[in-house]
Amino acid sequence: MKLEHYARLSAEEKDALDALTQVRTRRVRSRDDIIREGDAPSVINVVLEGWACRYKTLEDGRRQIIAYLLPGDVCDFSAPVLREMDHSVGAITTVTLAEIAVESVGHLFATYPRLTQALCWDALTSVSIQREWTVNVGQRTAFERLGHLLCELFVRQRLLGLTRGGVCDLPLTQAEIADTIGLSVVHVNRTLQDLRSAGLISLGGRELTIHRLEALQRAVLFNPSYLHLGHEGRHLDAPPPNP
Amino acid sequence: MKLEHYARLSAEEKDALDALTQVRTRRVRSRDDIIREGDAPSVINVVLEGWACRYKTLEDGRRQIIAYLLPGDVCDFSAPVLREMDHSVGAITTVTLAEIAVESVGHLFATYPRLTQALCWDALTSVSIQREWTVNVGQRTAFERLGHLLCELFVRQRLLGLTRGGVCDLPLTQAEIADTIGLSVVHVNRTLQDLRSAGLISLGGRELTIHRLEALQRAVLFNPSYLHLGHEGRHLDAPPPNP
DNA sequence: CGCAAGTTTGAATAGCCTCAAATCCGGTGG
DNA sequence: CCACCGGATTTGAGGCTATTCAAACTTGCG
Repeated sequence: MKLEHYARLSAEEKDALDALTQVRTRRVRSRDDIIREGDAPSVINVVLEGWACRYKTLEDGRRQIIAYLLPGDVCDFSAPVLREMDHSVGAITTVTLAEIAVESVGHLFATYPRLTQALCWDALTSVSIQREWTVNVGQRTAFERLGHLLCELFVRQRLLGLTRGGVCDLPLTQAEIADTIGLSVVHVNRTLQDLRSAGLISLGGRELTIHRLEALQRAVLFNPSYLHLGHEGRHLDAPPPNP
Repeated sequence: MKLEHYARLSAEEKDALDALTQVRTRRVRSRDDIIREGDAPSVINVVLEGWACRYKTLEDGRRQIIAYLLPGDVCDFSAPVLREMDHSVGAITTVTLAEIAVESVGHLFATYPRLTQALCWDALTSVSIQREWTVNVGQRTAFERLGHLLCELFVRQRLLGLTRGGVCDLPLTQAEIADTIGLSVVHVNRTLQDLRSAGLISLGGRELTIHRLEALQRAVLFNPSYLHLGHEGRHLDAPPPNP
């Protein structure tokens, strides 16, 4: 479903993908690790449901969350090529994964070149997001960083059809947000209050509401071009209908 | 030459690569742009000589350098797949580029699968570096950030055989370093003095000397595993001889 | 020799952090 | 149904890190 955003796929291609993800699934409980640094996973894990994150830990315990994985995202792209993981992937909520054998992927891509292109697009987008995160932590103020993160998570979910109007899930603790944007928990809390009192968002009970997306985007210098939306698929300003 | 680190290549494969890079070269002067945000380059640019950087600029002028490109690095991986560049690439020193037609790459990879693997390895490593940069700016102190950057640039150059003992080029101004690690120029200057007076480095006149690499690595929590060195190629602790 | 770019220094200030404690909330067991 | 518990959020106060602004100094280059 997610790959559809990048290239129109035929029914046959979609069936092939479906077959792949249904072979073997795995459930990981909230806060448990999906893959740990140093592992050399023999299968490719794809998130089907729930939220996960990539993170790295320094020797003294400092932790940086370097990516959020939503349904459709691949946990271990590098598995077939690099020897071992240089970071961990943890479950934020309870996560359902598809475990895909490396060989079956190779075969799939040899058969359906359009799938390869869609997956390339996806991989390149995730690199692009990583770059934007570097900008976020390196240049933006606390207010902008936090707002930017919320914008991104909202827009990414909207792309997946997971938003309800201006509302989306946000199953993160303030401590996790802090480890994402390189701030202390205390300061995240205070900055959240700033965003709230500016009338831009509401946040509470695992739910985020963005009251004025355009205003928020402007206030935090959020330019969604790095998400590479709307190539052949749906556009940012035409969110898919809800089920 | 750089791809040799990732997979042993046959003479035939090397010849094919050489032929590719000699077709058409281009020279860009120091401080000029190689590719600008919004461009849709029709060729793939590979750095043959000199230093370049990827960077993003915010509307109000703040700039973040998000990667350094050394000889062998590809400027625009995404060109064949994504529509347009979401960031710019600028020349730090005068840079010599090879301009490679997209089609000839496709043909090359169809013919030599080992090359594909080497290039995948390379691409995945650059993503891994990007992740580490996020950690660097997000979690480390000024002292650690700066030391970490210097370690990385030294080790990457050593891998290319561009170091002389503990010495390597460093053609960056303090302003560029500042935009890389998210600090002000003033503070970069002061932190450099800290590194110097700790006896760890000397820096001046475009040249960096690392006096005690292991000590520096420990002091700034530099763990080179994210560079994915020494798979089949040379190892970190056995730098190649100089010409 | 003189200019411009880059580096270095000083001083005052702002932003964010740490520590510590209080409050809120969701889930559990009595 | 209520009391309790632990995790998460919120508040306050003081301190450190890094910033800004401004000026002096150094260096490379024409």
